[in-house]
Amino acid sequence: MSSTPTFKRLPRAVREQQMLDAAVKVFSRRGFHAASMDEIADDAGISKPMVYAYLGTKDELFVACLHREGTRMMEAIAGAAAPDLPADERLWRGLRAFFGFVGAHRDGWAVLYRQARASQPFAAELATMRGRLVDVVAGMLDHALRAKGREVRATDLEVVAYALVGATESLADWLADHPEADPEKTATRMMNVAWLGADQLLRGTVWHPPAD
Amino acid sequence: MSSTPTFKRLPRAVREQQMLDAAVKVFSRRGFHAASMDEIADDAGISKPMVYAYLGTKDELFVACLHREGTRMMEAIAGAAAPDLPADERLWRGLRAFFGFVGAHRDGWAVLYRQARASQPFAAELATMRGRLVDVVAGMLDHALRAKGREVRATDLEVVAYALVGATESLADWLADHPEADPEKTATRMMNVAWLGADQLLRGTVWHPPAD
DNA sequence: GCGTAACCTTACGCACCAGTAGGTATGCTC
DNA sequence: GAGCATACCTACTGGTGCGTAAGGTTACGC
Repeated sequence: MSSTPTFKRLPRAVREQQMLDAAVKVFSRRGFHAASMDEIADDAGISKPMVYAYLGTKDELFVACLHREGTRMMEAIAGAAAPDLPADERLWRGLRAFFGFVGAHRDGWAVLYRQARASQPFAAELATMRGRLVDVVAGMLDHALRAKGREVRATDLEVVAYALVGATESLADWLADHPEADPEKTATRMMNVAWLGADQLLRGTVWHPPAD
Repeated sequence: MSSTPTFKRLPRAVREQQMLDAAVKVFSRRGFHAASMDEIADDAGISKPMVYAYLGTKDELFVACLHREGTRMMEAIAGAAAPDLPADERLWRGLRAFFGFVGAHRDGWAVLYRQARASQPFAAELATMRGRLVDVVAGMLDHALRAKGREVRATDLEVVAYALVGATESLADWLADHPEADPEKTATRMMNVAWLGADQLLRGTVWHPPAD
């Protein structure tokens, strides 16, 4: 008569992942504040105190989501863009991996870049990760430049890298909002913008504002 | 003895602007949900029921903020980038106006692009405005292309415009986080990335993915 | 100088939600 | 099969914040 045989007891590690899955889903749908711990627990098929027991408070839970999704993304990119490749090849592979990740983990993307950025305490966590990405891109550009015997001020380089990362994130948003779109094709388009622009910069071409 | 002589009664239009100023400030600092109507009312130097009487519920108030800041921004850009100028000049003036606006209205920027994007109901409102910006940029590129007798698929154009807008927004974030940075210089940097990239695209140069 | 309409206030009801107290069941070890 | 650790639950509290009811005060028309 005790008719709840389907719900088995599961080891902690498994339940934690289920909870994180649910949390990412709910956070991305509702936003951090509007998401309720009850809904997350419910969605994970578990009761609320379990969430608190395993993952801690709401803030800690969100940081845990941020961390998991961020790590996954960085690994996907780093695994694809080996440092010994030529710059354009590296950029291409990195972009392809990135858009592939976003296409496959739209919820995770939303949590990372739409939610985290909105509220102060988490923005820092995100800024660190984003900073690492910017550094990678800036390092790539710098490397290519030095190979040509040219030098560029570090700040300029950083800002250019920032712009490229921003453009990429923007297309990621576009991709997340267009389920029919192809990640590979999006990566190609981004490559056109980024590389053809970067190529010119690498050649030393500089645009300067017209005189008033 | 009634010692509140400094607080005068003010006409509705004035109070509404004060409330919107306070709301933009608080929303940008706390985020939409964490912002409380009490704090906004307090910051505006008025009591809460007045806010409800003039601007409606919290949601409606936020939309009103979004609307005002968005309109201001669009006007600043549209006023600077006259349609009869050559493409590079238009782009430059538009960018300069944009970064000038962000530099001068950091709170408004935060409300628009950090808060609004985070939660579903408002994202649509923002997407409309952003879409108008993308259309302007895409139209500019298209115009320049046709002048050279070339044509590009509308989707490609839109995606490129999207990337450029994204890169610009990203630098705007960077600017908002670096109070010491100069909007004009940031605009120049963006111009380098955008124009040199766009210029290559306009020449018909295309990057394509390497064979596996 | 008095009515009235707009401006403005204090004080509260009600709902929602983060976090917890305290208890039950299940499997594992010896 | 006793003992124990771990998985899991129901049911609550306390706090916070949206939205409002009901009443006070100032300016302005006449």
